[in-house]
Amino acid sequence: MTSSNVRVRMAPSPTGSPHVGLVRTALFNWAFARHHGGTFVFRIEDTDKERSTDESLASIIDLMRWLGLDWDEGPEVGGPHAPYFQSERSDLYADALARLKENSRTYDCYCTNEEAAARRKAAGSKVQGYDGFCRELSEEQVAAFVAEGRKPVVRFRMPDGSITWNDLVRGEVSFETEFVPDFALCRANGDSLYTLVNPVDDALMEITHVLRGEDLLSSTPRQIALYEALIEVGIAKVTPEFGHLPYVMGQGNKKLSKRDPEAHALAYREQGYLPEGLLNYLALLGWAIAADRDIFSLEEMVEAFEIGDVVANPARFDLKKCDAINAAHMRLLSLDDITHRVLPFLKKQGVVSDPVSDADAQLLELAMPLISERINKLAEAGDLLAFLFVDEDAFEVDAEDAEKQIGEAGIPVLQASYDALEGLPAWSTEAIQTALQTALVDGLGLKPRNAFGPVRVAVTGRRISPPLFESLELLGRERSLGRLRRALG
RNA sequence: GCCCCCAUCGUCUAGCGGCCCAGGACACCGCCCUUUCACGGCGGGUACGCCGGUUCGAAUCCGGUUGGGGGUGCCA
Repeated sequence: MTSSNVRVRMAPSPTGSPHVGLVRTALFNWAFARHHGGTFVFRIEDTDKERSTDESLASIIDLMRWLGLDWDEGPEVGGPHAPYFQSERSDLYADALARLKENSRTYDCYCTNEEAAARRKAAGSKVQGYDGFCRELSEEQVAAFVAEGRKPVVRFRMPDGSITWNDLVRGEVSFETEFVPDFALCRANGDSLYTLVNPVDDALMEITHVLRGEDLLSSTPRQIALYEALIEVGIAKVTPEFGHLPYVMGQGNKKLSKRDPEAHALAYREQGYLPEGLLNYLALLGWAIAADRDIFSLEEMVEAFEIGDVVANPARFDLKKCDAINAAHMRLLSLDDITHRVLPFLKKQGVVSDPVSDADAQLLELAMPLISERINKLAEAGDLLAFLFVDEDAFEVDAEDAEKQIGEAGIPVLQASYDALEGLPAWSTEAIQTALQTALVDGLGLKPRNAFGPVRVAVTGRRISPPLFESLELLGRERSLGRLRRALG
């Protein structure tokens, strides 16, 4: 599977519910790796012990499995660069830090943010952030700080000049290092920070291409500078290439945040989106497979995916289009497949027995053709099918629909229907249709719409249902007539 | 404030100098199909932010401007 030395990674922090932005980033990394026959590494960035949770970790793994984005190295599968949890790699970070220190690429800093900010202000500097005050401290100064009880953070010494790289999605990007202050690699308490750990892991894991969100764009010059130092001290071999993916925006003009309901990736599974539908939609946020084509499979995406084709401008998340793409994938499914996928939802909703009985399974197989093109998400099947599976004594007619569709005027219609169906020799869709047509349309002179509405509500309980005659056939004569009788009072 | 990124229909995008008085999809609006709801079919409106420049020719290249977004932590 891994026929090239392309190595990419996704490196989520297990803090909270996984975000669709994470899925999009994972997808592009995965597609890039698969397209190039490379390796997709999955690493967990759980350095923030306060916020990382096992629950979040489990949900991310679960999500990736559901999506079908498989990884070559990482949790559950291991790999040559294990462990893949940052919380288990502190020795590696300590070693990296020690080597950088030895090469004077870092220095101890005793300042508080307030002190640095005050100095910046006093100097009239337009630049924000740390001012490099502790870069060249004398022994006396250090002793004085220590005597005050201060504990230092370790900062990286940014080089002078400018840092430029050729971003895989944006082209040449350049920063003057005077605007990128010396940054902390390690807390005063000794904990390594993301700024150190992320590049060190990428280096150790020999990541060749870093594809990540645009929010990390401005931290790239720091990482490139760090990388150069890591190469010096023998930890990194090369600086990876970077590609910054555009934001996924929510309502208004802000990036999709955890507060937006559509941001939560797990919710899509619960609502019955297909993984291929969600992924297809997410792929469209910043990438197009062709000028006149929106629907494609993961395999087709892998085949066509080029990182250079990804656009740089942010994309607004449009749930309606996401639904439409999902619906298109639903229609691509075979009847067997969609039935198979709908079943867990029906069980969960209590529509069918769990484990499913033979009778329910048989009925479901007959009913699915009636609704397979009427649902856009798997979870919607239950609403349409419940009337077929419900026990007669639990069957309920929607009060509002009954009032609208039956009322006073509907009684004769139901009576006529009952009479027409009661003695029907054969209980088939065709016979039912003919009988009702004759009795209601021809007999009572009703428009089809008015004729069948009351029957639909009486028998299925709702104004919206699968096709009526087929529904009646599946329900059976006894239950159908029983429901008509009930509606007649 | 400073730094950086971005800029084509309402939305996602195609377009990488002439094929574009700009194509597709979603959404929207009509119509057809129709026993409800869908599916499907047909049709419609709507976009290159602005100003300069380069060029025989610009949505496409360059500069500026405006607008939007992000960053600016001992978070990731």
